[in-house]
Order: sequence, then C-alpha cells, then structure tokens
Amino acid sequence: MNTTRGDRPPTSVDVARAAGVSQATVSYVLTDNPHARVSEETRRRVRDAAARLGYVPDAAARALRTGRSDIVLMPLSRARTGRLAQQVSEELEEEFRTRGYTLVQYGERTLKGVAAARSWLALRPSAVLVEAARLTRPAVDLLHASGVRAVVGLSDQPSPLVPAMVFDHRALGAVAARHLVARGSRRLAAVVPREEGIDAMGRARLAGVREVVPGAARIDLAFSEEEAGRLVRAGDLPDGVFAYNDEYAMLLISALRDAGLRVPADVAVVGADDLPICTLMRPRLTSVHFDVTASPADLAGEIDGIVRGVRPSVPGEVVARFEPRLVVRSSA
Amino acid sequence: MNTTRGDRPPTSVDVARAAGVSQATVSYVLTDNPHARVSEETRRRVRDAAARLGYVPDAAARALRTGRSDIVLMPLSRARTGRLAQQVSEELEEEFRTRGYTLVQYGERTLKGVAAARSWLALRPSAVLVEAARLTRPAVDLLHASGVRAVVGLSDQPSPLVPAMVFDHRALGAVAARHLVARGSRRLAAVVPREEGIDAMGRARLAGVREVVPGAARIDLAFSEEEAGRLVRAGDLPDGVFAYNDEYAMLLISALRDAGLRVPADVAVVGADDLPICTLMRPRLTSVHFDVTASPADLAGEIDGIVRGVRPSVPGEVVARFEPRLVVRSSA
DNA sequence: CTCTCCTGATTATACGTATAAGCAGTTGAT
DNA sequence: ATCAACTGCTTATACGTATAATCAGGAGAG
Repeated sequence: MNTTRGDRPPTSVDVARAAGVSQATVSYVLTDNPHARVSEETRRRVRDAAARLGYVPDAAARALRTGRSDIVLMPLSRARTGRLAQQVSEELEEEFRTRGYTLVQYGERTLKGVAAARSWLALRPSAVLVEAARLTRPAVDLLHASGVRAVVGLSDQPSPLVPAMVFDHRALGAVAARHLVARGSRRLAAVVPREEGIDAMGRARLAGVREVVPGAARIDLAFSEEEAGRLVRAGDLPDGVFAYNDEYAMLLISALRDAGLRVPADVAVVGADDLPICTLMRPRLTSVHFDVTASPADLAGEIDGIVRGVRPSVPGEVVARFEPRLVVRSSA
Repeated sequence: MNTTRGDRPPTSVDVARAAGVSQATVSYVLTDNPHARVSEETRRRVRDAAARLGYVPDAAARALRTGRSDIVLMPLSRARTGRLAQQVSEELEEEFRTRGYTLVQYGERTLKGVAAARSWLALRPSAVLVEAARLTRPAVDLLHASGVRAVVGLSDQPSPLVPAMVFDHRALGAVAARHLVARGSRRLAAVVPREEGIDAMGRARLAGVREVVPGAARIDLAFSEEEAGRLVRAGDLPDGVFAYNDEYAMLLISALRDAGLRVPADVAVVGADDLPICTLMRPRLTSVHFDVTASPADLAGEIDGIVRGVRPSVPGEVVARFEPRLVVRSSA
C-alpha cells in the first residue's frame, strides 16, 4: 500500500509524487501559506495523498528551514517545585499541545544567564518559559536575536526584562492572614519551611501575612515531627498560623494535638494547596490555593500570540496571574 | 567579541573560520568521530574556538542529518498517573539528561497503534517509552523501520512486543496482603478506586491481594466522604483493608473513626505511596510503595545501551522493575 | 627515482522542508 | 492584435550538520 522508499516515514516528496504535483505545492498546501495560489482541486488531491500515506512533517527539517521549532522550552528545576507547579505544567502541556506546540521541560538548574540561554538555543525554541531570576539582559537579547519569539518569566512579581507569569505568593499569604484576623486571631505567625528551593516562596508568603498584620511572627520549621514538637512545647504560641502549605499544616496540627492543644480553639491553622486530604483531616483543613483553572490557558494564548506576531512582547507586563482563593473549613 | 554574523547563534562554519579549519573538521572534532584523523593541535584549536564563541550544535540540523534526534519520547497520559509516575518521570528526566538525551513528555492520550506511531515520528526520537497497551505489532515495526532505536513499554507485566519497564501492581498488593495476614487479619478486602485511569491499577493490586487471600473482597469506592460513610455504615466490614493508596486510606480511616471504629484494632488499613503525611496521621499509616531509587537509572542505562547499539532490544524482556516495599507504622 | 601507504586535512553532498523566483497559459484592457 | 496582469503551478535554493570521497604532501620500500 505504502509506496514510500524503504519503509521510512513518507516525506513531502512522496506526497508530491502520489498527488502528481511538485514538492513545493505540497508544502504550500499543507502549511496553509497565505501567499500560495493553488486551486481547490489540487489542494484536495494533495491532502488526500498526505492522508493516504500517513504523512507527518519532519519536525527537524521544518525547524532547520524556518530557524525555529514548535518547541516551548520550560527549563525549570522541577524537583524544587511541588504540587502547584506540577499541576500547572500539566495544564500548560495540554494547552500548548492543542495549539500545535510541544512543551519540553528541562530539570536543568545549574546554568544562568547567557550560558543557560546558549544551551536552551540548541532546540531553537519558539518560546522559553523560565524563572525570571535566571534571566539577564544579555541573555534575553541573545534569545531574541536567535529567533526565540517569546521569552516569558515566572516570578512572584513582574520582571523588568520580560513579560511574566506571576504567582503572587504575597497575595496568598495576605488572603490567609485576612481570614485568620476576621475570625478572631490576634497574634499571627507564618511558617517558613527550612527546605532549599521552597524557602523563598515561604518568605514571600510571610511578607503577605505581614502586609495584613505587620507584627506577625516568623516560624522557621523543617518538615520533621521532632522539630514541630519542640516548637509547640516551647510555648509562646500565636493563636493563628498560616502553615505555608497543607502538609506543614498537618505537621503542625498533629504536634499541637499531641501537646493537648485544640485546633482551632487554641490555635487556628490555615494551609495552602487545597489538597484532597484537607477534607479528610479532623478538623477539616482551611486552605488557600492558587486558582489554576484559567491561567495556563491565558498564558498559552498570550505566548501563542507573541510567537505568531499578533501581540507584542512587553517587558514588565503580566501575561498571566494566579489568583489566590480561600476555602474555609473548620481548622480556621 | 563574537564574530558571528547578525548576532545569531554561531554555527560550525563560524567555529571553523575562527579556528582556521574547514567545517568538516569542526564536526569531526566535536562529535569525537572515531574515523576522524585530526591532530591534537588542531583538535585543541577547534575546541578553543567553539568554547570562545559559545557554540552549541543546532539540534534540528543534527537530527535532520542523522535521521534521529536526541529525544526520548514519553507519550503518556499524565493526567491519569498520580504521584508515582510524577516521581518516576522526574528521575528519568534527570537520568536521560545526564546521558545527553532530552526527555519529552506528551500528555496525548487519544491515539493508538500506527496512527500514534506516525505522530510520534515527527520528532524522530531515539527512543519511545509508552504504555505497552497502546502498541501494536505494525506500530512497533514502523517505529523501528523509521529509525527509532528503542521502543520500550510500560506495563504491569512483560510485553510480547517490546522490552518493558514493569510496575508490578500485583506484587504491591501481595506485599500489603501478606502484612495484613501476618499481623492477624482474617477477612481481607482491597479498594478499587472508581476513577477512570487508575481503576486498572486498582484491579491489578486487588489481584495481588487475592494471590495471598483468594477470597479477599473487592470494595469499589469513589473518592468521596459520603460514599465512604455509606460503605462503613453498611457494616459487614473486613478486619484488614488494602486501601489502594494513602489518600484512599485516609478517606477510609476518617469514615471508620466517624463511625466509632478503631484502627487498627477493629480494622487494619494499609495505604500505598508512602506520602509524607503517613507519619502525621493518627494512627500513623502503614504503607507500601514502589522503590524508585534504582529503576529509572537502570532504565535510562538500558535504553542508552540499545540506542547506541551495544545492547540488543529483546521483546518480552524486563528492562527495569519497580520493587514493592513495605513501611510498617501503626495503622496495620 | 618511482610507487605505495599513511597522515591530516578539504571538498562535496544529502537529509526534508519552506519559500523566493520564475514560467507557461489565460484573461482583460487597450 | 499586443501587452500587462493574473493564475496556478514548478524550479531552485538555503537552513546547519555529519560523513563519504578526495586530495596534498611526506615517509618508507623497492
């Protein structure tokens, strides 16, 4: 059936032969090139032949010719991220795939600046999505000069170098703090995890809590029952705690209860991420989280627009923002 | 400083010019081609020039020329996977990256067989890593004929078509069951989640439980407190339950305790995945999980061997196996 | 001295695609 | 009838790399 040579994947030349046209015509038809002048009849013949042969364009050849691949590169250090980033990257993958891009995630974390940019350029990506902190002005310039259409930062605040997707950890902390205050807590504290990679987010969330209650205490805590126990036994506890996330909240609550304290009567606790386990704990865990429903679609749409040139790339702009949400249950 | 044209990324021609040699020589040196005869002096000059210019080979051009990219394609339906696959894919990404491959994950789940294979071939991957159930004989043949060196299946048992990485869910269930029996449970049951995508794993784990206790009951359960409550109130409960995973275990335990039953005195419960929360629950949750420490490295090594041609690709073979582990705490 | 062999390079080519440039044939205006 | 303009294609080319084929020059053998 397949009249391709040697059973390798069919090329546009094979399609051209099958349709009785030139390779150029095949390319014009299948890329929907607006400059192309091809009759409807010929278009049909080409599309039929392509379908019949199971033609799929060679991504490498296309990338070489155009100077740009369909790849959206996301060189994040995934190990440090956790459930939120995991969820977001799944959504993003889906969004980009339906728009014809291939999301490629690198777990690479050592390189920064121009050296990093050079390594990312090996794939000639259409877009690069990376922590804003790893970008420098020369790196951004190099990427743009090399054909990368959209360089987008991930950050907890807008970046002066590139448009950014903003995870507003301060706002998340502020929402948690406002709830604690509203239900009666007077002395607030926020947990800052003693884990490399997430401590920065912890500090940002603490800053958000202090926007609401300037005197809020900082609790540095490693994820260990022993340390949580020491903390609780030391006394001098606040009556409202934003525990950084649901797992730290659970850690804290189990330590509090082991010490005979009641949640929320003695200490109210707010977690973050709204994991499924929140409803299973006793008391059920009140939690804040980022609303992930709309943002990845927004972001993919914006990036697609920038890549296709129908939308400008504006440094300092916020292309997608993750809004904090509060889910009230019984722990606070 | 950079003497490249137009500030685009330097090519091997630029390196050649800088080193005073031909483009071919640059290629010979930088690919460490064993057939190449180049003096040490020249090799040094080429490498210096490449480093000075920040040369990184164009992946597309290389893939076009060789007919094969450095991509390892993993077209899994990630949404259906959960924490285990997430953890494994992070490890794999790291392992492949250090070996010079780029792991690309597609969340695509609609295509199967030859149609799927054709779409995967757009990237001319060196290797494809996919659920064995989505492969057919013609698809595997097409992939191999098209230059894919290693086609490896993921499955809960060896595949007749390709070498496979085996997640032995039966063994996981069996380990949990043996522990329950050893500590005194007489009537066993296993939870099979009523969630599309993970129900198959649930059935495999149940089968493992029944290897140990043939009469073990099957509990179909959705992840909802209401349904868990109904289940518990209906009575006729077993005295030992393998709850599919830690979250279902937590769901079940909260329902049991709401009904006044004691864990493990009345019903012993074993979870799976060994999440961090296991130690925070009261009682602390006994859990089985797959040992993820060695397998991804094994798998990446095997695949690298097959791609480089130093190792044969043997259908039916098991290239990596995830071994079940038991962590005993107080819930069982 | 001539011929062969080896060393260390160079030149030439192909991979599959997108697109600029060109070219027959037809149409419409003059 | 002539020429310009348009239609619907084709031909030709470049992207950057890997590698087969070739080649200059020197060494060693006869």
